[in-house]
Amino acid sequence: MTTQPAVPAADTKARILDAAEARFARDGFDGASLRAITTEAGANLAAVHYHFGSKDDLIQAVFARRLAPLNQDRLRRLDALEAAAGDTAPALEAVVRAFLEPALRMAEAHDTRRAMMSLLGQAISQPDERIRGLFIRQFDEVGSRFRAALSRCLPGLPDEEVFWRLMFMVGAMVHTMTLSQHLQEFSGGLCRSGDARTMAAHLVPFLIAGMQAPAATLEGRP
Amino acid sequence: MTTQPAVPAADTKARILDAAEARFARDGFDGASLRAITTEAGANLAAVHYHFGSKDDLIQAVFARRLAPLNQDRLRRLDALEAAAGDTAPALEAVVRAFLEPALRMAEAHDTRRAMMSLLGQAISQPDERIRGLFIRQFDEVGSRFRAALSRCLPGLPDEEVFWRLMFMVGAMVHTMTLSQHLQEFSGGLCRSGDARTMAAHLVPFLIAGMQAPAATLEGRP
DNA sequence: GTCTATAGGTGGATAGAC
DNA sequence: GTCTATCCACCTATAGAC
Repeated sequence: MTTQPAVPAADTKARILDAAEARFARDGFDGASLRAITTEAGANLAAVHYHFGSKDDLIQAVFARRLAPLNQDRLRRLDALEAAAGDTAPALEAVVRAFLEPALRMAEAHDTRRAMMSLLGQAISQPDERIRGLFIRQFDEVGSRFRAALSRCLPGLPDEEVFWRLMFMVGAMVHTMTLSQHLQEFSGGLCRSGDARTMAAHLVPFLIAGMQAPAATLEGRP
Repeated sequence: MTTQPAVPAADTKARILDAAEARFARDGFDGASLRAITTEAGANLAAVHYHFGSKDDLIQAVFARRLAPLNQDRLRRLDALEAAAGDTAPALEAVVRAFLEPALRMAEAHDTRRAMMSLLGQAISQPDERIRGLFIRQFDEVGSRFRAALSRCLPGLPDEEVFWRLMFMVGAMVHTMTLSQHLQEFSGGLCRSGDARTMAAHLVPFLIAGMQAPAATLEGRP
């Protein structure tokens, strides 16, 4: 046989993705240099441009690898709920859990997927049009499907109100996951655990109650 | 009289702060260069180091200028509520509004303060220890004061649960304010207005109901 | 206080040998 | 596919004249 590299060439792309995910999470999109990423991946600097084209394209690839399965998982769960419910609306709690749990479970994974949670927080608040745009596209189908499902669970609530509450849910979830690694620091020792089970246990009752609140009156003072 | 610069020298510091705030919001902390900031401010590149010391110190100054009055406003409102309530607990809605409205009002200001909302979202999810640390320090007193007030409004709710819900509130608020400039884009035209009055009208009922939800049972499946 | 000029360093990207 | 070597743009920070 001819000489084979100790690490298969086909894995270089994946190793770069892994290292990029970890580095982006630790140092930010700008703070993580391609040199640091390729060094950590045991790859060459030029390999990034060969496999991905540019740093921007690498960022997109890092997100796409995780977000696509995550959102497919959400949609699969929602499909199952709606199939089981038939003509009636599925339970509100089940819909909320179908949305939350795939993300929360990713947040507690042992491997580099944990880093994705930090990345999501950064990406959503990114002023950069390209990064934010990618996120919006990835979220598009999930957003509209869950908006429709929540509307069925909450008859009488205007569509606009459902949208606001879906946004509140995303905000509470993302913020919690982003800070999950610093929970002790923030709570002054009050909270120790930031695993998916604990986060879901606290998030779900809060969100269910908030979703079922009476619709906003537009008289609210600013 | 001697020749005076058309723009008073004493204002250079303030003009740099204004320009930095706007640029950071638009391009991010790394993406906004001191050159771009000083050019926009009509100041010299070296002026940043003369007045602030470094780019990091400039970032801190930008935050401190806005966060200190914001949090003082929150605390002043909470003081008034507790003074009026005497021995009884103030109304939950009033406490929630005392927390939200100062921030929401800042988000709708016409001038550069609007940019601060985008900055908050970036700062919270920043992996950078220095920026996150500044935010935690600025939030420390407000966090503990409102945690205590919410505990009085929600007797029987464990302290840990109150902390989680305060975090959910912050998340929903920050996420909503961060996206307020892109609401149409996200909602597919469903929501047009992102002013403080509208955000408060939708946020408050949701948060009040969520806060009053029964405490989490730790049986929640992950 | 404000300016010019420049030091000193790092970044992404690419050409071309292997 | 992988590597070395290099280009070049850009950054922060500072020294020193005014």
